[in-house]
Amino acid sequence: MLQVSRKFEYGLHAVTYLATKGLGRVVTVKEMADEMGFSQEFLSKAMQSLKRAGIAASVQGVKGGYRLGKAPEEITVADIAIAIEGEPHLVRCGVKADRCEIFSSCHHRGYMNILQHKIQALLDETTIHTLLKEIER
Amino acid sequence: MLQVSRKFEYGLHAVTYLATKGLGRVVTVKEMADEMGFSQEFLSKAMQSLKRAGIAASVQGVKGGYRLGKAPEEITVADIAIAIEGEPHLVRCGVKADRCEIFSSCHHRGYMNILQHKIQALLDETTIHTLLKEIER
DNA sequence: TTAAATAGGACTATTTTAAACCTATTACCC
DNA sequence: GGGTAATAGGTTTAAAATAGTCCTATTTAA
Repeated sequence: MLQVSRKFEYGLHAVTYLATKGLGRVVTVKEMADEMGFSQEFLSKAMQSLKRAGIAASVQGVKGGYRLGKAPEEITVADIAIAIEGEPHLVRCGVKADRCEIFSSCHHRGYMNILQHKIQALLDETTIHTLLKEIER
Repeated sequence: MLQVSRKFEYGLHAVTYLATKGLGRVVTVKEMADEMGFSQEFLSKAMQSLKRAGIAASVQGVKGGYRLGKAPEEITVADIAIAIEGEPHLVRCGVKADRCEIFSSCHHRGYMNILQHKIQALLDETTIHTLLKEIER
């Protein structure tokens, strides 16, 4: 419970990599995967998700690769999480047709939703910029 | 990512059930499972976890069942989560021998740990008592 | 002594996550 | 133009986690 996925971890590492070692150039998935010891194919999926969300930008073809699509100040951890994992749902209730047996009488949905928004707010208050500053120290 | 398990949901429902409809008596798993439409066997596992944590108390034998093991003011959502899911680990790093390829040079562990503690604090600040008060409104 | 309950180990099924595979497309460079 | 190194993305497979079932033992009221 309450654990982030590896894909998210890969994505977060990739973003900080681009923000520190990818300045003024594009970086290949191969370079990042080698450097960080990740699966190249799998990291590639994460990069594609980040690209679709505008967090990364890509250049195709030989000499291609990725760079950040926004300034580190404008990318939050929440952005990365949503890009890779989709909108968060702490509980299943109410997602599409998924309502449990006691949906109508359920007492917790309200609380769980508030909780989810608070967690989301935590992820939202850290940008890559502030994350990197903390690391420097 | 970041979704609670059904076992936790079952457990939370069971605890609020005991706190509202289980006053001055013991409640069987069968009653709760029927009332809430859950699997009796599975809810039973959750109750056993809650019992081991002291959140619920049990009476064995015919006429047996469960009641709360503490006052609703003394049970937090975090207590229930830990009883059922064990200690939370937002990331896998450092749990037992599980260190990823870049453990020694990893930049995020510190941040993720802080994040985890903040989430934990959110779960810790809601007791069953306050949860029920919110529901009443 | 029977029956209704919890206790808990072992197993199975389902779902999710992680990873690999494969083909297409893009664009640099010779 | 052809070869090659890269992203793009769909499909499939493998592994792990979750959810649920099954079975047996123990407890205790009647």
